[in-house]
Amino acid sequence: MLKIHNNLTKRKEPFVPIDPKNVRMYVCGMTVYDLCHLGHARVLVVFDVVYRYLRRVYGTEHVTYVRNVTDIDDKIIARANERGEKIDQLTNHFIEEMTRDADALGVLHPDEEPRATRHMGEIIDMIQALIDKGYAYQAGKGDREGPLGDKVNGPGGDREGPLGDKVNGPGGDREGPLGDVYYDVSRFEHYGQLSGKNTDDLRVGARVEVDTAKQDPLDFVLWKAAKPGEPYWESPWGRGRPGWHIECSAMATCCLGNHFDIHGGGLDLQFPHHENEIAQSEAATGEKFVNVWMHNGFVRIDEEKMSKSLGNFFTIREVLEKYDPEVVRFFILNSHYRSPLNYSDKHLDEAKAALTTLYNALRGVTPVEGGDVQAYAARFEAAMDDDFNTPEAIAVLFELAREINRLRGSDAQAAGRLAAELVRLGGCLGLLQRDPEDFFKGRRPTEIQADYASRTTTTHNAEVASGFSEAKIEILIEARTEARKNKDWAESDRIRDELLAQGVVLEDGPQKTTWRQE
RNA sequence: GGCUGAGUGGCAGAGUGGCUAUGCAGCGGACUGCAAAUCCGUGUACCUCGGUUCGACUCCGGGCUCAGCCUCCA
Repeated sequence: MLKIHNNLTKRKEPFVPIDPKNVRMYVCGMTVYDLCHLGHARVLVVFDVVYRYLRRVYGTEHVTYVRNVTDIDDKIIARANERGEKIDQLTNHFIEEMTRDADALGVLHPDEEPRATRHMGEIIDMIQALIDKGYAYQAGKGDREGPLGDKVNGPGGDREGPLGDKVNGPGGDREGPLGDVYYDVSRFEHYGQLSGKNTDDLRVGARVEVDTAKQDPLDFVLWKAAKPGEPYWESPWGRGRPGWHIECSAMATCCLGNHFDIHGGGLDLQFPHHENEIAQSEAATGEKFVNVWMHNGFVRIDEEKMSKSLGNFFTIREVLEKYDPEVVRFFILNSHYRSPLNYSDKHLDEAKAALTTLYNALRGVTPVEGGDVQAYAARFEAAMDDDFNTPEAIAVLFELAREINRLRGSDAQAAGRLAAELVRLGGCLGLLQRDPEDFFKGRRPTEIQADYASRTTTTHNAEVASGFSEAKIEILIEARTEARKNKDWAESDRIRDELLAQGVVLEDGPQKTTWRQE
């Protein structure tokens, strides 16, 4: 029985899907104005594993995973201006880069990847519903109950056009917060449940914002009026764009229904983003929004949160120049998803050594299907059932590996059966799916390797250039084998050292010598 | 200040009211021309002070330390 830690109740609870034939999960994805960093990698990988495991439990066809893309917001506008690009030129570019990183990390594609700009209709409808039900008000209209219907006929207009074309359009006449629409937090009774805050405490600590028409510092913006030169969509409240929180409410309910099973994201989204999503969605639909809230912990550097604002982040791209993507994936999954994850080269090196051990067990063993290997699977599943305890699941993988190594000399069949199981269980985590030789020889999945090679920095290319080609390595190994036959140990060791200097480690097996890239 | 979460062996990282996590590193042995890989053996870890208990690293309370949220952030 799968149990999940539900952040709404702060407890581990049995997971009971609303509809086992269609388990539904929404995860807050990226705001696409820059390359993804390791924090994004963690969300990507963690929820990929959740997705994989749900598919395993409920069947591949019975899980719907939605991960959105935020493709309009202040930072995107700012970045596009900096780069002199149109908004969708910028966002399309970084969506491509994000997909490339996700693919490299072995992340399955979600069933849907909705983009905010493609869901303006739903967003506007939801804001209207909130206004109609008295949960939202328009700035500048003192009477929050006031009829806003005078402009409701607007949204049909021409909002579907590519926004980039409109940046310099005639939108400039609207200024300031007059067209802003805010959510009235005081109207939502359960505000603060998810983040464990109460509105009184929040008000005490609230910062006073200047230049805002909020009636309460806790209120947040649903619709932001466009300033001159900003991109906009037509709405009943004038030209503008959606606030950040409303897009997720709209896309989630649009793709998965008003009430669905799991909502995930980084811990930093718990407040205010997810709290606001609940307030919006439940007020608008009158139904419970989400049963289970899951948040993954932060990636840290030197015991400090990795974040854009602190500037202490590594992009996925940078890390993949030094480490195999599967090593990065292993590193992420080797600690529990709710724990902090400290990044350092040393830890990545250890992850590499550990993954090497696993692939070593697979090397030279032919997987054989069948056999009694239930004990390992049972323990693996028990670990995963316990709130996706991947470190414990990985421990089972190592025990399997040791057993394979014990048996490989005496009972190849039995070893093969265990190897098949190791590969199968590894697959639940998106690990160990490559030919071991490819892993040892530093071959990345072809497409990605070619792609990275063409994009990586000169230092990286220089390193690669200094290494020996596989053909040259094979030739040297042959020469060494010849020397060993003649018991010319000096020559044999010289060749081994020469290869070692290039990061190639030799292993003399009973039949032949194999090698791996260090 | 308010609210979370965390403190485990050299390092990383699970877990449990009494019984081996696991990995990396180290040490001893086997194997090897020597290595590497692998196997076998090996480490009386659980922040601190009280309490509950036959028994607590594990439950409760105080303290100390760290991280996070309360502002954009995965």
